[in-house]
Amino acid sequence: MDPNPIQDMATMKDVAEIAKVSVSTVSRVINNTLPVDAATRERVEIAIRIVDFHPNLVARGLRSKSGNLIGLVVPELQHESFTAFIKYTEESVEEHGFNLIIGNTNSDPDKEERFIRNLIRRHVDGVIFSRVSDESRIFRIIEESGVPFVVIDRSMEREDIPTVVMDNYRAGEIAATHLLEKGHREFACITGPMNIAIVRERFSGFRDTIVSGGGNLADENVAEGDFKFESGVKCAQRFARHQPKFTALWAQNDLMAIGAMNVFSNAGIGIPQQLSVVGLDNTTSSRMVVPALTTIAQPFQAMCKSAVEMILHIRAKETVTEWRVTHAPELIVRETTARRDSGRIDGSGSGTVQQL
Amino acid sequence: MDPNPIQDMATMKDVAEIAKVSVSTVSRVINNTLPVDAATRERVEIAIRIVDFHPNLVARGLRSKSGNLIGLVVPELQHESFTAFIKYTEESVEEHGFNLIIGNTNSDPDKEERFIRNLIRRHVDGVIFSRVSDESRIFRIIEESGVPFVVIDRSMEREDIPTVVMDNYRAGEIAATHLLEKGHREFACITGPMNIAIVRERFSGFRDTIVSGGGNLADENVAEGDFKFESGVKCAQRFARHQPKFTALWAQNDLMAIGAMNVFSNAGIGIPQQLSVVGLDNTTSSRMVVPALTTIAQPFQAMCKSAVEMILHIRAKETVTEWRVTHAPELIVRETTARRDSGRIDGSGSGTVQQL
DNA sequence: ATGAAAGCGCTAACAA
DNA sequence: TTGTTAGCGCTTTCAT
Repeated sequence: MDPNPIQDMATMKDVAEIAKVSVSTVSRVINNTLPVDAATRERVEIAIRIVDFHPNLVARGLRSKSGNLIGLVVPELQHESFTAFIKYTEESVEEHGFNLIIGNTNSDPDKEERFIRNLIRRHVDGVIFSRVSDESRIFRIIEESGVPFVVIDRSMEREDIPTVVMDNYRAGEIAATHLLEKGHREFACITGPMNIAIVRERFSGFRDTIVSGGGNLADENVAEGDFKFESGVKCAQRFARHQPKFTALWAQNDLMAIGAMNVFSNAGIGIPQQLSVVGLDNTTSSRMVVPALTTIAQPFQAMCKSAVEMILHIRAKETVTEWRVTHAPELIVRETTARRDSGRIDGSGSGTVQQL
Repeated sequence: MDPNPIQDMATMKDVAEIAKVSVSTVSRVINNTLPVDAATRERVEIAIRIVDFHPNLVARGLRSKSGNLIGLVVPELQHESFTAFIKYTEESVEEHGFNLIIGNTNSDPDKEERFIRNLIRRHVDGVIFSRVSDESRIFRIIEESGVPFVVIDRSMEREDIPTVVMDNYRAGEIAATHLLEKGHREFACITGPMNIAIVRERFSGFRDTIVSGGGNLADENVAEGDFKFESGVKCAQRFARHQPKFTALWAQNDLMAIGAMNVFSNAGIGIPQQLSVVGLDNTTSSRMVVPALTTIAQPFQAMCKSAVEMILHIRAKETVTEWRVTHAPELIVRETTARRDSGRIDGSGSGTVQQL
């Protein structure tokens, strides 16, 4: 019947006419912003149902300067951790009645800036950064705009920037403690890029715990990777060339751990009989490799929840008591760690590294 | 100096005052909507730079009924394919100057509806579904709203719904052909849930090609999984109980393929010496398992690009010539497939299944 | 080629 | 308790 069945959803005006009230009254019942007579409210609510009214978020955003939107900036989407950020941030944002707008910057500074500017022009209520390449530029822009923001999964030098991170030092501690308890004394570590603060923190926790636990982490048993699978392979190959004496290895993420496992397995070194391996991240792959990887799960859900809540606090101008929220990681024991007595790598055994 | 360094970005009014023109002229130079005198345009552009003006997207959205936004609905965020959708959709959307707002519905019909309604209330320019649980409800809502939408990665019964999918039949064909060429004749298949159309298409392509290629796909060598790792394990265990005779297995995704690989490896069946395995998806894990999984890559990037372009076409009321766009998958040969002559599983060999 | 003015749908200050 | 009014910042007729 209708020649153009499309578009035009009901507006407050429609509701007001039906309910015989003014639009402001409608606004009041919707937002519970001022008391409304019970009978009037009733009429309005009926009218709302009649026309199937849903407030126009754009109009509201224009007026109230809040788009009920939160932005999430991720530098890439390869690593599962960033997917986890999306998942849990969206979850948390949704619970608060907001929507999530995401931008994958591919670590391109121009795309970073473009995206941030867009967010600001959209009246976002806050933005969560999981990493940006050009920090000073981005922070300047967003600070000028007055839009609340928090950094997730990075340690900032500036202490006045709200941050939520995993307790990275603790992660190192957990890995070391678990291995120490299994009787290991000679350790190795494949780290992430050492120019990243959280990588150094992870490493400190690992080394400090080993040392105070009577273990040993020789310099030549520490290799710096880049969090990618291939770098785990490379680092392990480097270790293997030197007839390694360690019986326990921690890689600072699962991808590198699995890369290393592959190298050692191919070289005939039994995992976990001769070498125990611990990862970090609890990725999908970590469950599926053989043997299944013992790893440390990052508290992504808690971190994202905190990040969203911080945004909302700052937005409400409530006093922020903590500018740096920390959540504890959790050990997931699977099959790649065993007691040291069950075997070891040393120059005399048959399990030493062959031509790699 | 400024007591409140916060907020208030420049508006068109500011620009207009500086350039000594009216706001309409400013609007015209920004949008190239009507001819503007060169000198005037120059003054306006300078003014824009002076105050660092960026148009307010909310205001524009209210007026022009287009928020320069595209919505993406995903049912979950565990499987890498959905991450791929986010990644490539965001990429494509960005290229067109739009932003992406994402909703993870966890297959909850209420959340689906809530999210869709929000999108509509935000004047999104289009929405892309990768799957919804309550299709008829969601489609009714969105069709009423007149917002353009396309379905990605699903075959719809209704032929008037714009859809972009991988050529799933072709994927089955590719798997079978590759295996046939390696000399295999006895096949097995672990499928996804058979109530999904694309799963049946994949299966048809696989079976048809095998049959016409002189191979054999016995009923007892077909098992229905649910795309999860564990179901790959279970299906493989079921096969293993019957002293399987096949030498080639296709699992309809990598997770199930890897689950199956683990079972057969543990049972002492050499991959690929005795059993060739092909997956589908080209996940991160597929590169990292040992041996590295031969698989089929879905054309996610092309699919997302098409989806966004279809949205834009529909929005521009340009005639949609194709309501169903299809992209071809691609074989990625790695280490889990070998010539059949190199070994086989049969009742007489030593590689048969032991107590599983 | 340019300006004045109306209005998108909503919120909020001000009256009544 | 309710209505009137004035915008939010932009696009877009309609004049000029």
